[in-house]
Amino acid sequence: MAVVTSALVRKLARFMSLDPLELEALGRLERARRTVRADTDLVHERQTEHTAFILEEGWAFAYKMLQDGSRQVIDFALPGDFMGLRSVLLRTSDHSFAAVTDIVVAEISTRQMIETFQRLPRLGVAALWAASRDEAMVVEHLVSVGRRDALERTAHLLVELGLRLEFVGLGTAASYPCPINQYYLADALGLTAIHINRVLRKLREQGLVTVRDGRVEVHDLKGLRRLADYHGGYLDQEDEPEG
Amino acid sequence: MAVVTSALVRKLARFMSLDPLELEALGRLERARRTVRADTDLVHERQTEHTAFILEEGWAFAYKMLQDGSRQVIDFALPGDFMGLRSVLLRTSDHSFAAVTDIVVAEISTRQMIETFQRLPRLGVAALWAASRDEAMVVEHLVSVGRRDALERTAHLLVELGLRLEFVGLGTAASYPCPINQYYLADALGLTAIHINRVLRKLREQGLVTVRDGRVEVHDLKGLRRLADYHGGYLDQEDEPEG
DNA sequence: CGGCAAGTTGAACCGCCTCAATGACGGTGG
DNA sequence: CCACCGTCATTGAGGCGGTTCAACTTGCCG
Repeated sequence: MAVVTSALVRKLARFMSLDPLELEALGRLERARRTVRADTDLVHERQTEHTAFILEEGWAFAYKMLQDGSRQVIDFALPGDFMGLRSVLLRTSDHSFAAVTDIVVAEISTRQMIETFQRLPRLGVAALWAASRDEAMVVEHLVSVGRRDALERTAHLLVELGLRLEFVGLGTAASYPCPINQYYLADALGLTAIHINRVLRKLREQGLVTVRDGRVEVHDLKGLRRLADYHGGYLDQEDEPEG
Repeated sequence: MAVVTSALVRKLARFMSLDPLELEALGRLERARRTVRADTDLVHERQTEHTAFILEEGWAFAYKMLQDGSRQVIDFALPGDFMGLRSVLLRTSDHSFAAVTDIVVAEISTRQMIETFQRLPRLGVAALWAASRDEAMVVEHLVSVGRRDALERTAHLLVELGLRLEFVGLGTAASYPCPINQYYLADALGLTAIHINRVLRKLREQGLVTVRDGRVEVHDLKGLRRLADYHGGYLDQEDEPEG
């Protein structure tokens, strides 16, 4: 059997070492793959049946729509991320999930998850770790939207995405693919796409970062982190020097 | 032994029935009580030792400070709420906890928690339920700050607090004690205290709600919920009629 | 070539912030 | 008993960050 490590395995391996049994169980969780087209929903808000997903390939996002048609993006999911773990226990999912790009997900039933984590408790702990890391990101996101200005919060998101992608081996903090357009950025950061455009221009003019053609190129990581007041501790990974 | 049900027991009892063994275990978790004075920290950001707390009496809050001295309140904790569950698994706590009023907390060690939840898995599930409910509240908070205007997000918070207090028997959705001053409200909602003042005046003038002398009196719950676009599904309780 | 999605730019507006004062209240000490 | 605090609430005036509305551009795809 070929050694294909999924993004999830790469991520969890950074948290703890995985023995063959655990690797095999993860492989089984990730077996039931399914493709979802860009721009389509995986789970819709207030849906009652609860399955969770592991994102295998592509980018997705969690969001919530409001009365007036405006949208708040809660978080972006990258390969290796769980989606919908949070709402497995709640009776109704509190928000929706959709694909940014075409994506591949592994669907896991609640029953299957419980069975696996009961048999291999260390995997359960790892999943909890991943979940609390995700929640810490949402908290940081709230801090950004509540108390950082447009420039700072945009910088913050761009730094965070780079670190997360580096974590699963899909880019580096200084340069990574990013299929997120200015509308997504706006809805994530509580701004308008028009203003995001001006913000990105300013970040470019200040020699900090360029966002173009589906790529983010960071020219001055230190400067970008300083602007964002970025402290990556909540990602629970070895911090870069000059954190 | 007298039948004193803690707020935590009252809350969990709404989620699932608790047998005597479970009640006894909860009682033991809540035994090690400690008083903390208003305005003092329980856990400080980047602290590495991890204990969690159950809030027994009083109000507390989770927050994060920024470089420039501004503060973002992540959430308010009410009696019966866990505090710090989220960061037990992360290597460093990502934010601080402090008391709003004088509070009584029960301190629980990670070891004690693991032991209890292993012995009584249903309690573990209940704790997970509480944790995902808390996270859903943070998500809703993010939506408020990102996409609702000052009036809407203030209304949203006031409605939510009422329902949560009612949930643990400490008030009703229409009238409840609330020791939160305008500075706390401002830091929670991503606004300034000055603007909160004007917002509260407007809410009062519109006959929706009065916030005064440590109490919230809702005059028009329906109207307040409509303004806030409030859908309480994420609290996972029977929704009021006319949700 | 036409059409649509995404990006870019300008100008005017407005929600909320900043700065500055003033009022209401309870606590404390002289 | 009152003068003096400190904390919180309240109000006004002016300014700024981000929105809104309205083009126009660019690139891709059929």
